[in-house]
Amino acid sequence: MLAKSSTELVRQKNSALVLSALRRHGPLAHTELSDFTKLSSATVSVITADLERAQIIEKAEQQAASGRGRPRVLFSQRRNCGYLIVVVISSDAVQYSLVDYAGRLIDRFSEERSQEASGVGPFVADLRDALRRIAARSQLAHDKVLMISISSKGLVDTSEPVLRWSPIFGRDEIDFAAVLRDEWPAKIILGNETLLVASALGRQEENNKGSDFRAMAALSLGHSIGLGIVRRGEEGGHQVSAPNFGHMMHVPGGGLCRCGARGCIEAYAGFYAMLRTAFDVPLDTIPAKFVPIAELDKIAVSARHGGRRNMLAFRQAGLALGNGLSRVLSLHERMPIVITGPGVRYYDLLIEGITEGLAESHVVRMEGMPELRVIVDEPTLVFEGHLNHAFSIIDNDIVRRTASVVELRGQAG
Amino acid sequence: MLAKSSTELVRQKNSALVLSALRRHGPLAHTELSDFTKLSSATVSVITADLERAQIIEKAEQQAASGRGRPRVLFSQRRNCGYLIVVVISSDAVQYSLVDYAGRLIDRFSEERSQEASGVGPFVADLRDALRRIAARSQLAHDKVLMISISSKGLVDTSEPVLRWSPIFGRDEIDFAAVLRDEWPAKIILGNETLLVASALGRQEENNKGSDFRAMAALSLGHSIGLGIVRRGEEGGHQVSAPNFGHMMHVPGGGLCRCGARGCIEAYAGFYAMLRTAFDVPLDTIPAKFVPIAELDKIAVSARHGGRRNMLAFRQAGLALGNGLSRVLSLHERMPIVITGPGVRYYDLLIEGITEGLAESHVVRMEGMPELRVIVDEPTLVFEGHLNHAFSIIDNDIVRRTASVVELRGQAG
DNA sequence: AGTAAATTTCTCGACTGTCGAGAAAAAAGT
DNA sequence: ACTTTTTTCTCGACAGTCGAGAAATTTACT
Repeated sequence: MLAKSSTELVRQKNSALVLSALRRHGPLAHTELSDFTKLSSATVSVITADLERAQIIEKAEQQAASGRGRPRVLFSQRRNCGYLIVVVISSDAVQYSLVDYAGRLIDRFSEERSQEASGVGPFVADLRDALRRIAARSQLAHDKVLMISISSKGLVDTSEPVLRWSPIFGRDEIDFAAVLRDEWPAKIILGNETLLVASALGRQEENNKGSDFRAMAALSLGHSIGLGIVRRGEEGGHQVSAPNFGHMMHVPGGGLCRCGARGCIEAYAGFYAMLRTAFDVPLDTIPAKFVPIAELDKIAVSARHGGRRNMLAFRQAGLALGNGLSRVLSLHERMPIVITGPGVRYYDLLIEGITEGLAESHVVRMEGMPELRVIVDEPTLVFEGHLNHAFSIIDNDIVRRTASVVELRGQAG
Repeated sequence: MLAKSSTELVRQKNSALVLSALRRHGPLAHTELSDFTKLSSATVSVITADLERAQIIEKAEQQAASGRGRPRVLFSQRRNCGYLIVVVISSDAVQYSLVDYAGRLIDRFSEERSQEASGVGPFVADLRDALRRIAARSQLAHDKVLMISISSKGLVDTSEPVLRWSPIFGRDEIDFAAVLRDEWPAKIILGNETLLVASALGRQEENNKGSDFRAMAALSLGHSIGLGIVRRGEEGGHQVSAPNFGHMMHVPGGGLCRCGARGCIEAYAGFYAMLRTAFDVPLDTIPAKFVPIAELDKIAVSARHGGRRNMLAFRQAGLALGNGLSRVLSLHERMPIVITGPGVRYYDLLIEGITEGLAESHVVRMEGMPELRVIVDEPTLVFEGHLNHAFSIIDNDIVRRTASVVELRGQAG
């Protein structure tokens, strides 16, 4: 209860509502907009006229009339209203995508990262170079890029686009805003990768279940462990967060983790950790920087054929995940859990431990086992999450500026 | 982004803003209202006139003018606009308080609960009886009671006033709405006790730090362990939640807890648990229902004089709390932690374990030790939290109804 | 071809809300 | 009695939403 309300704010919110309907359902006619937003037809008229004048949306070309009556004219985002660059940083590569304001992919390329850590300096140089390149390839002026949305695994600051800790660069922080400010007027945002997965899942679930949707967690298994949580917010929106799950304490004083602490969940359930258990290496051995997935596949094959030690590796990983999840559920509420990431290929070996680790806890005894789902294709979710997250911010920013834009245009004309 | 906005909503929000300013700062004049809410003087005039007409606020009696100029007239809540009954359920007693709409305590009494658990049936009968009594003593018609705000330790449903699990009644649920509906038209709300502590602390902190305030946790130590978290919400308001911290898993398959599960934090840090460790009773012994605090005091004295086994009891409790807190911080952000409840009398013995349990984790290594504060007087915080929480809901409800009330009055007059 | 029916979009007037500026009110000083 | 000072109230302008009905535009039917 801190901010006062005003009629201008009402317009802002309702304009945002119109834009978000367009995002969710694609091109819509006046009538449909009115239906989806529950705004009166008259209001929709005014808002669409404003947005059209501000060059944010446009009427689509007339299309074959489908029935009796005046034909509908569809509104959609003006594609060249602005652009979004999506940067997905993973352990072995960085993927760059250029997307127009309507959400269409225009260009994409990936750059491999050299395995031997080259440090922050060269990485940033590569990043700047690649960004310049993706704009140049589509002959785009830098000021037409509204936002650069970056994701990485690791620990991300909640308010600034600063990477606090990552499996790749460790404690060497990267302040992306500082690094890109000189060349890009765009807004820079940085999100934890699994946060974006959760965001994408939240939208999917909302589409399916409607207002029944309450909350959901995404667990990403791989070299490191990520968790994203999405919940319905006070005002109908989605609140999404990425707790530092991988480095939540599993066992006090337990196995040494890549982060330098001991007993993190990742130190039991990350790929390197499972390998460590499988080979019976002492738990305080400094973990390998990178583990070829083929190595783990071998262990999995053996485990599936009854190899004791190898089964144990997956079981212990599952237990760490299950216990951790039970703690998450204790601190929030019971919610469906979606498991994704490269590690899902071992789901058959992990599930027993996960279930057992969950079962012991008070929450699960009280409220029952949470629903567990598996989704294999993580990269698609990450990209969807980027679009989701980025455009909802972009649209809100745009709407906040529209009033003044219209004013200026009015004076000019 | 689901709900549309409208001019009526604007008025609602701004009316709520006025009422909340009155709550925070006590009686205020027109000018002060305008200052605090940032609303224009004209708008304040309209809103206060509406609220006055609806019998929600009133002008205070003229008071001695303090200086030159037209004297201020203070607005304040109409005391008899409605009443709130606060019910604080603790392990040994139930306290009933009657509060008027201005937040003034009118009547209060406590009823001891018999130690041998008498079950839900008799408890509910006593509750109904006491509620009838507190209204009768002030000759209050039941329909003048706007809300009955109940608190208990234990697990509370997030949407309905249903006690899911409590240290007192175990899994025997109580649906307070169902139980009181026939006699009381009032809204019934139920909150976890430590949630209300957090709510009170949040308000205090907001008053001190203003917009610097981000989040805060309240940890209540006693027979059971409670945790409340308060965070600044999207729209400036406070979001408060009570995770099931006491029964979060501390050690898989660990000591038997009152709740029936194993290894809960409470099974190490609750009073009965510390006693169990001190007397070296096996960890799977069914815990005592109730532990006289004098017993623990003896152990504390011995521990302070170097009694090994007794020191261990407090140390283990501290470790459980510290580890648990580190997990909470992993899942949220770093925030100050206020420790309260009867258990703070052993703070000197617990702090070492707490610190150690916190220190091991990734979060604390990364972001540093969270600020720890001790507040001894928990009951005051609980009551403050009740008022806070209840009146913010009441005010919002009232404001939602005011429009129609004014309309009806307009027709009648 | 002409007209009716159907459907969508646009427009007008009524209503509600906020705001700035200045009028009105009410006390203290001169 | 008049001025100064401070607070409260009031008026007209402006922004926003809404319902109802007019206008537009196509298909169907005679």
